[in-house]
Amino acid sequence: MELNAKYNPSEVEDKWYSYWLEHRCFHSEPDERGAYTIVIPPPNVTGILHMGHVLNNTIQDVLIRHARMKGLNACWVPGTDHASIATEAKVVARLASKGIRKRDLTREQFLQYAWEWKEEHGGIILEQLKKLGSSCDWDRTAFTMDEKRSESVTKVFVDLYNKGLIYRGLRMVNWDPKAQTVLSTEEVVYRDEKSKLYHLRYYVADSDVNPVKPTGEEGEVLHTDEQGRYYAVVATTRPETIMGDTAMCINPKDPKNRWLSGHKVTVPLVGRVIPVIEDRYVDIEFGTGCLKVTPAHDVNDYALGKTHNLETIDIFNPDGTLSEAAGLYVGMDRMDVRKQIAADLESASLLEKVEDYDNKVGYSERNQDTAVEPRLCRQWFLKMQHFADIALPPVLEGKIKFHPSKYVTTYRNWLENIQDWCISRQLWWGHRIPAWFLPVAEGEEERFVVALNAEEALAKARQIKGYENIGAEELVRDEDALDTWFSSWLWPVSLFDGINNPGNKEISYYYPTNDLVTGPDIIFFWVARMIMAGEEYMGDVPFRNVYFTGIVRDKLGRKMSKQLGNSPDPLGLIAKYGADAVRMGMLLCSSAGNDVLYDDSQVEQGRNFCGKIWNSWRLVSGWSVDENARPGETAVQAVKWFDNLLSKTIQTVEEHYSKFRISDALMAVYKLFWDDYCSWYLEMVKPAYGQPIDGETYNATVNFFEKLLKLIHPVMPFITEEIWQNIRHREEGASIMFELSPAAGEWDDIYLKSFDLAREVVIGVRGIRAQKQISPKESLSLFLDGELDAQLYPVISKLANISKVERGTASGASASFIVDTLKCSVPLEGFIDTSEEKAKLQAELEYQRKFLASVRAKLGNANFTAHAPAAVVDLERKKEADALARIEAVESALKAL
RNA sequence: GGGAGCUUAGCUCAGCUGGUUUAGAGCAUCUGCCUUACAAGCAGAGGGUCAGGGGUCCGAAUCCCUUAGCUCCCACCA
Repeated sequence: MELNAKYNPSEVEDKWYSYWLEHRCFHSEPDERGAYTIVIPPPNVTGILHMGHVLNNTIQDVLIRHARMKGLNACWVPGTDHASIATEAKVVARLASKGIRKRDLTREQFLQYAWEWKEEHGGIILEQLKKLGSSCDWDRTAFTMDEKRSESVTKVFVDLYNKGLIYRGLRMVNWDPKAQTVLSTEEVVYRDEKSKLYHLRYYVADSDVNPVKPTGEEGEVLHTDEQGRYYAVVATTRPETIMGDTAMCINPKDPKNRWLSGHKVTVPLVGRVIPVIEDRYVDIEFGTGCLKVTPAHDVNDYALGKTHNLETIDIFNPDGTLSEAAGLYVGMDRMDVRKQIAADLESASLLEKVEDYDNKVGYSERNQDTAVEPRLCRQWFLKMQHFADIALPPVLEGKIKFHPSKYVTTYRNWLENIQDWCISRQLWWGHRIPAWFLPVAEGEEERFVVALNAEEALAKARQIKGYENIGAEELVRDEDALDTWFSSWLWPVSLFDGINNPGNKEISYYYPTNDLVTGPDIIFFWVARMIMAGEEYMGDVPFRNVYFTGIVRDKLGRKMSKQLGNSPDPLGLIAKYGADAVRMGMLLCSSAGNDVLYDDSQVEQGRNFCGKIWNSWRLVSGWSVDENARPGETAVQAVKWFDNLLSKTIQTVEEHYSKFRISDALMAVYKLFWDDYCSWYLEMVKPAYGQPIDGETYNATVNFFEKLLKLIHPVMPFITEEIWQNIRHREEGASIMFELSPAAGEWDDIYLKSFDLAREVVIGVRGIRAQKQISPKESLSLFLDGELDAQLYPVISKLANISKVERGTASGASASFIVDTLKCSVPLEGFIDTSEEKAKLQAELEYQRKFLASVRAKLGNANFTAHAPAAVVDLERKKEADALARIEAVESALKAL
């Protein structure tokens, strides 16, 4: 069959992916084989493929395909995540562009829009994964909000509530004013920011009834204005919150501010008189040592407020504008108020100074342009101590292995300082919390029931004293949804319906899954919580290994981002270079846990490798075969050698896989194919131009090729399938992916070593040709003095174009070189510049003498010979002997000149 | 403030339990080649005081201490 001169990836890739789908090659059902399972980290349903996905999914596909070729029942389960905050934000934005406001819609109307959005965008990323060659079992495609997954979430919520692990609490939580929902502590990311520290005057308010009495002690700092009125100076980064101030706090041990003790001060502009309280919490060294206390809008201030019984004034609306309670700037955005109030304080002479200040500001992880606002809210929480207790041992004991292992420490630190998880979100897109509130009298504590559905809720409510006759319409279901991660943490269980249907055939077969491939950024959000849910609901770990990928950066080391425009479009790359090339390019520089500095040149390398594979097959497939011919001596050695080397390399590759060193495995195969098979083996067996090859060698060559394709297949599924199908006729539905990966046989290290020696000789002769500008077409003769398996002479002859290999040393003008202890010389009448050759040999002699000296120094050290193991000493002795032999060889070569 | 990690060739990284010559790979570079599979290729070559300093040891890129620089994570200092 005639092959195209150039490999055309897009045509080949589309063809085989359709074929694989058509024959349901990726589908898995429980059977008698061992299971190998990966659950995909579900990408956001509205997301599109970026380079991080490419890396992550390439690794998963390599692991899956590798396992499949080990004869395991490989099952890679795909799916998407509803990503409540991100998706709801997108839906809200789209509605806004149509002039529709969320608050004008009912929940049902909004959800209808959201589902429409999901239907439109939900499949995109999965289709993109197909372009990459991902061998997911698409029949199993799941969605965190599909029926089974939703039912699982509700069941788990009810169960955990019944176990007393879920509670409602009034807490200071992180509020996202843009999404208008609370966030968990993990969802807040802190960023360094250049901000200002405003120094504000808080005048002493009660000096007429309680005159200021300076203590006169050392370090006291008094502030008075032109009229002699006393004031305190408060340093704050958030002047817009002064309307919520209900106290000023000093440290009782602070000599600077002791004089303020027992006084009252006036909040600037606001005019409210607040007490000066004392608490050791205040850092004497920071700012002026005076802290404004705003219990409604700061976590620490809230704690102070509790201790000191302070009033709490919430001055913000949910959208971050100032509320009626603020009294001033009502309706303005908090950020605008900050600027305005600074100006107003300035003109009222209440602003002492403004300093530059670096601080950290919390932002929503999903919405990084709006600062998070601490806010006092009643929310649903999950008690985490229990989960930390069950999730820590499997990782510490190695039942789950992290790659790289450094993340075990990160994991442990988090679990050992675990905080309760705020699981409710003020969103509609998500799993609605299965709690129904009962009517209560004004001012009474809230009452609710938690149930699987409304009927059950009603039944439960009617069991409560005083509610025996309650009507269904009087129960009000909680409006809030659950945190997205409250569904993802069940993923490895819920995908096999293990929550709804415990002990079913699938969950028993596929769980625990084998490997998880994900980024370290979601170790808390997801990895840790899956371990918790797995232990809680299955009594076993959800996976055995976690492979943490790094972040894909550009070659300057910058994170890829839309703003920088440094992120290539993966589909564009696939179209340009082919999916195989992109996969290989991503893997080349990615060891577990290390960031990947992406550069197109890596993908080019992948593309070039495809070209190499393609062209080598063009060569082999183009040979005519003479079944009656006998293999030549070179071919016999070539086959023997490559057979040995293949076994050895397979062993190495498998070791790399077992340690998740995928880029090393790839590199080993890459070199085996390109350097050993193409550059050496094929050159050795290649028949003379126009001549046929003997049948035996041809078959061996094709068998090697086939084995190599199988080794490459996990990384480059398309081109390997294309050629494998091309090698001979395959049955419809057959695929290289179902072939068993070649197993390592025995190999003879001594033979491999002597072959390497022969290779070195060839390289030496080629080096002489390069130096002397002797064409490869011009044949030379070669003298060898030393140990070398004579069977390998023909190999040298063929590859170095040597007409005759003889024992001994060339007489007359010649160029020589030493390989190990083998002295090689090439007679070069007419080519040789004797003085140049002498200088070269002198340099070699010098080098060898220095080396000998260093070895002898070691051997002369009595401490060394006495303490070092015998094997090490023997090795040094051998080095000494070898060096002596080489020196002798160089000397005799010099003499010969 | 606490913790983890990194620093090896121009770039990206291996180097595992300290010992296989005087430290490897890929890419890039340089020199020759349009050799009839492949110039996206072939052949050959150059390139490193293993961040600096100290220590342990017969022996250190590897173990320990220390200095410097970088990265990441955690933590409520206004």
